[in-house]
Amino acid sequence: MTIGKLARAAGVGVETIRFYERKGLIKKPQKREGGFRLYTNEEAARVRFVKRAQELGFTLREVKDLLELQSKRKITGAQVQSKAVEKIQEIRKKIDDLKQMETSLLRLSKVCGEGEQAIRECRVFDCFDNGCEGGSYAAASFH
Amino acid sequence: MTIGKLARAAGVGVETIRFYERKGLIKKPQKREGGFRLYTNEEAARVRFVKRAQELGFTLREVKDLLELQSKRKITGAQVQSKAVEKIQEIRKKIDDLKQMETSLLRLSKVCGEGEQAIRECRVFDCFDNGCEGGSYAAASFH
DNA sequence: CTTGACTCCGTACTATGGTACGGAGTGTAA
DNA sequence: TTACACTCCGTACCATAGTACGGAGTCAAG
Repeated sequence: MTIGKLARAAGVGVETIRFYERKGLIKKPQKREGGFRLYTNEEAARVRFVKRAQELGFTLREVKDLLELQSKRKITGAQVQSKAVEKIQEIRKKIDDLKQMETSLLRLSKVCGEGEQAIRECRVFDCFDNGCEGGSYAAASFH
Repeated sequence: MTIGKLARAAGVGVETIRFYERKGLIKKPQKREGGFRLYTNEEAARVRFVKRAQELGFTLREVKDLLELQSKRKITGAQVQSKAVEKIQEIRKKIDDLKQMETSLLRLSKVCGEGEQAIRECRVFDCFDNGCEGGSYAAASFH
């Protein structure tokens, strides 16, 4: 298939395919006489993988590493696994942080719902800093 | 305090402070005769908040919105609350997305840990595509 | 009153992940 | 054969989030 069809098959733009080629995320394809790039379904899967991995929080550089692990037949499962475990750790930390933030925002939301005077006693950023603890409002008040 | 001290207090570079000012994340400070910016601890907390929120996956644009909740005096508690609830929704979606990622990565990690055979029968990118389900390896094998 | 650290400002540059442009050549269908 | 879509290539451009630079002025200690 030509570059346009690959792009549609993978749900990206034509320019993105050429960009990935420049970045080494997909290898240079064979070309027919006219100079047009020719791809197989293999490449479509590869491009879809890149998009998916990106959604999962990998940078293109990391995706490249991941794909290179695979193309070197030397690869061990342990190598891929350790990369994956690394990312899982990062993701869990992000989840924990977001849960903390959610808690803070819930507290803010609750306080703000309590009436007009409550908001005058709460700075948004204190709600992240110290969790909007009871006594801190008065001290932190800026009005 | 001057810009350098603020920067150190917040754990960022001096240029970052000026950048935040240009972006409207911190307001233009008063300056003394020489033209030097002067800040209070208030601003230090604000900058630390920006960094914290960023770590939690908010863009500078979003952080700005969050801070604006607070700086509008005429705002009612209900208005702040609805913004907060909006952010909570976003945070929950982020958490869900991250959990999805975690699941996919765990699956990848598990398969890759199953030994040298497994990896030879698994293309990294299939592990994201279809979750490395049993029968698909053979079909997807590329060696 | 000089030295050295600090700050001013605008502009330019970095990296990431693309997107757009423009003039040329190619492929295909009526 | 002509029309139109598609592709080629290099280069320029976009947003995000800063970082670096350089010549000037300012501040505080000795």
